[in-house]
Amino acid sequence: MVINMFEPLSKQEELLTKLRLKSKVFKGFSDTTRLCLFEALKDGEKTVGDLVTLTGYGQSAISNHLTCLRDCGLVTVRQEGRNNYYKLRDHRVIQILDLAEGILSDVSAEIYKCLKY
Amino acid sequence: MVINMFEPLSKQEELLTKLRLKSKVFKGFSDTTRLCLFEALKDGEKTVGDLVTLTGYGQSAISNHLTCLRDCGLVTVRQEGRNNYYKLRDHRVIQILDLAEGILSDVSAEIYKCLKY
DNA sequence: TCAACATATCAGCAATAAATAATGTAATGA
DNA sequence: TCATTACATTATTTATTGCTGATATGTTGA
Repeated sequence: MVINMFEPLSKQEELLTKLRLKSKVFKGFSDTTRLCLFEALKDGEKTVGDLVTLTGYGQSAISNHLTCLRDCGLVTVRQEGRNNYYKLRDHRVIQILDLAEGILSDVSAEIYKCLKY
Repeated sequence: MVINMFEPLSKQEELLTKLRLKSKVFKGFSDTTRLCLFEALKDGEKTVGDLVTLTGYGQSAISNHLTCLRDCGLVTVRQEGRNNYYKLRDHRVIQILDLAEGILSDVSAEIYKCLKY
């Protein structure tokens, strides 16, 4: 679909666009490696190198995931010399993670049986 | 990796397993069609047929998404005759959706103010 | 018991995403 | 200025995901 920015969107299209953006936010949370990054960032900002060491993934993978998280609006970056320091955007990120954890502990047995993913 | 439930996992594996499950929870939120279903379910339980009509997707697609959401622990089902009534598991689902919406609106405000490009 | 209805499941295909390896870029310091 | 360090980006391959269409299951009422 091509979106013409100079024409008003129909209510339908507007809603869909909003849901598409929202799904992007959640895609940030929907990968094990990225959740790993959240864990590492919970106690403060870290450089890409730090995160590579902590997670054991390749530099390229981590960099790509961090770009993803930035695009999703879940982390922010600060450059200092040749280091890039990443940190969680704000407390809502933690809140979302905690809520999911709560749901998970209620239903972990059910999810454990799911072989779909 | 095959997980043997009768042997203790190493701390590492245990953490990874937990993150994998957590990512499943978020996968439930990370698709436009499923977000659409959440919207539809916000005002109470609905049958599969209702949701097919409301969203305009095929019966098969909706059924699969609902199964996914159930596996993710985000909705529950109740059978009554030949109808299956789906509803949101609990208020945490709404809370998560609202938090994401908050982040989204902050980010788009930032992007709006950003004069870099 | 049999038709119909509501829903679930499966097969196949197209689109998307993630990992690795290779290359590009920008900052620092000798 | 040149080598090094710290990242980002790109290309490629492989794995996942989502949709459609077809088929299967299970419930109800004639």
